Amino acid sequence: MLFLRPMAIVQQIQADVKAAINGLYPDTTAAESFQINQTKPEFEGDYTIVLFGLVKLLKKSPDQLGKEIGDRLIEQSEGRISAYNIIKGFLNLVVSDNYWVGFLESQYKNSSYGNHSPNGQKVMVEYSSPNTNKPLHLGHLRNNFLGWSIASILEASGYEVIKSCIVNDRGIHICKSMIAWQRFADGATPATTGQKGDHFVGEYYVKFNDAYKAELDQLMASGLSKEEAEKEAPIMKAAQQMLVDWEAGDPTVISLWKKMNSWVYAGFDETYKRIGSNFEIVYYESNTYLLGKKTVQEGLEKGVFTQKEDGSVWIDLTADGLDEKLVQRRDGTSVYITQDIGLAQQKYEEYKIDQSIYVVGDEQNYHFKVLKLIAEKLGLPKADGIYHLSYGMVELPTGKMKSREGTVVDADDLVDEMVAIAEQHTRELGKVEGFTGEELKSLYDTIGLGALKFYLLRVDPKKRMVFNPEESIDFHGYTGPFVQYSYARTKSILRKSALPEDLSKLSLQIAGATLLPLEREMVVSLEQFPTIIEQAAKEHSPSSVANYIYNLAKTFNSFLTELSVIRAESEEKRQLRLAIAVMTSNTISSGMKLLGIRVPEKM
RNA sequence: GGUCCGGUAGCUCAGUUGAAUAGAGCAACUGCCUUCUAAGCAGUAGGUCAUUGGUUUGAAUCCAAUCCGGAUCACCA
Repeated sequence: MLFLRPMAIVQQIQADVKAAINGLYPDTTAAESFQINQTKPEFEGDYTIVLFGLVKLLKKSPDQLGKEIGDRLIEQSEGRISAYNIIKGFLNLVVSDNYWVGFLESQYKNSSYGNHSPNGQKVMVEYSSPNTNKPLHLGHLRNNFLGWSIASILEASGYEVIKSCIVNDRGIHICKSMIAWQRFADGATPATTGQKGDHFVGEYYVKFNDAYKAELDQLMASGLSKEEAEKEAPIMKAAQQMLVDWEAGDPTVISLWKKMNSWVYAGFDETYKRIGSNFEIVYYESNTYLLGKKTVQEGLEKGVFTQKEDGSVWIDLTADGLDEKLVQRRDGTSVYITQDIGLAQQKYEEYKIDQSIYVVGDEQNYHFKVLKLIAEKLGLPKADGIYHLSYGMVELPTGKMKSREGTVVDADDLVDEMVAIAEQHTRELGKVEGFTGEELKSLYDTIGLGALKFYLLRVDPKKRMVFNPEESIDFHGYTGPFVQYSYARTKSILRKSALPEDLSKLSLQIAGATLLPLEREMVVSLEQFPTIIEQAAKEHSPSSVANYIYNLAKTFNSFLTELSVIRAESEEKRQLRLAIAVMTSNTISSGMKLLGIRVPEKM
């Protein structure tokens, strides 16, 4: 079935008003200087033209100008505008019932409503980026949810999306876990201890730090300074030696490294599966850490980089307000930024992507600014398509999470806790009847994870946020479960009205209907969904989707309280409201999907 | 110190391409379940939009300065 999506009504009105002004005042640029807003609820109308800019330019009174434009719109908008009123320089336009009903009729069966047609652009979203020395924590959850959501939003707005992940699987931190395991594990494995692999390996990372601290204390007690002790501590030396051996390809070290990483990956897989993250391509730093060296040579030849006497290679970014940045060490090895440039090139070569989005915390703002600048200066293809989706740290009421102080909120634990709270609430409300045990388990997962995802996504990414495990996660008000509940209510109505499950089999008669205020509010809101998706994609902002879906759900709840659907006052109203319920159901489900949140049939 | 980000109700946050009386949720208080799920709805109360100055017919929004908080400026990643 083909659903031609009409132009968004805001844009349509904008074009109509422009045409009206150009018709009235052909020799001016006035048609460019007005604003259009959604009309405030206390006034009559759907959209409002702010006249002040025009008033100034055309030297007319707002009332006179408003009347001229309003009359012309009614005449020439092909029936879209049915009435208007002017209050203090605001021209409030009433969009006709006919338009709204026509819109509803054309879209209520459209299961992919809101999705834009392919735009031919390819974008890669890199997110998650775990280290293999410890399990995922709350901060990773914000990252994963953001990455998944922005990928879905871009997909819905017409991009071809490739999700990727770079795993930091090498380096001194992994060696620390390895050394600790060699010394303290006595052959234990996740299988023998019954632990999840990432947690198991993380424990040895902690054990390393404990042992290191003990050595430091001892060395300092014997008279060494803190700096000397840090240099001399045998366990740290062992870890550093192990890193050297790893780079040299020492078979025992490599084999231990592979073994421990495989435990971690098994653990990660479980977590990813649970929280709903996945990737089309996974990059490993052990494969990419040597990338970029060739680029350094090319950059030197192009004169983008300069080499100092000691052999180190730099780029001078002071003209761009930044500093000088090292891109290759004296000893010829590459640094972090160099690998990233190399990987950026590789991504482009492999996938011919137009945009490359990095979901990474805001502590790396500077790094990505530099990365993009270097890519631009090197003239790499699509360098301007590099975008750092930066997000703020998640803090606890007690302050920052610190692994050393054991105040890190573990991702698996948190998800378990959320699901347990969902179960507890559901039981307290007595809403467990009519479900099988399996269904209940899945319902608790849906609600618990929904609450968590919604909570982390509803906030503007770039803001730091406080996570209060006791109070912050609520199941009422502006939350995931509220939206899920609203969805369940739409489904309940659709079940009881005995409509066919298959949307294409629906044939509701709604043409010519008139709209009550809440019916109108619903349709107005539904009509905005495609625009919201477009805007969320442009601004890389899942929070605007969360905000929109919440408001839609909220309006629907008011609608249900005020108006009966199944027992409507007339058959005409019943059909109209069913169409609204069908489309709302659809839109909530699609919107939540963009946030990576499932919706329940019943709750 | 340089650069960047943030500061809106008791708390958590929307609103920041300038526009009508600054909006939600939580917490507090009032009502509403013989009526499609009360995880809901309706309402009350709660604000010097960090401060000061400027631009403008109009500023939470733009500009400048100041204060507070954070990040960053490694031959770490």
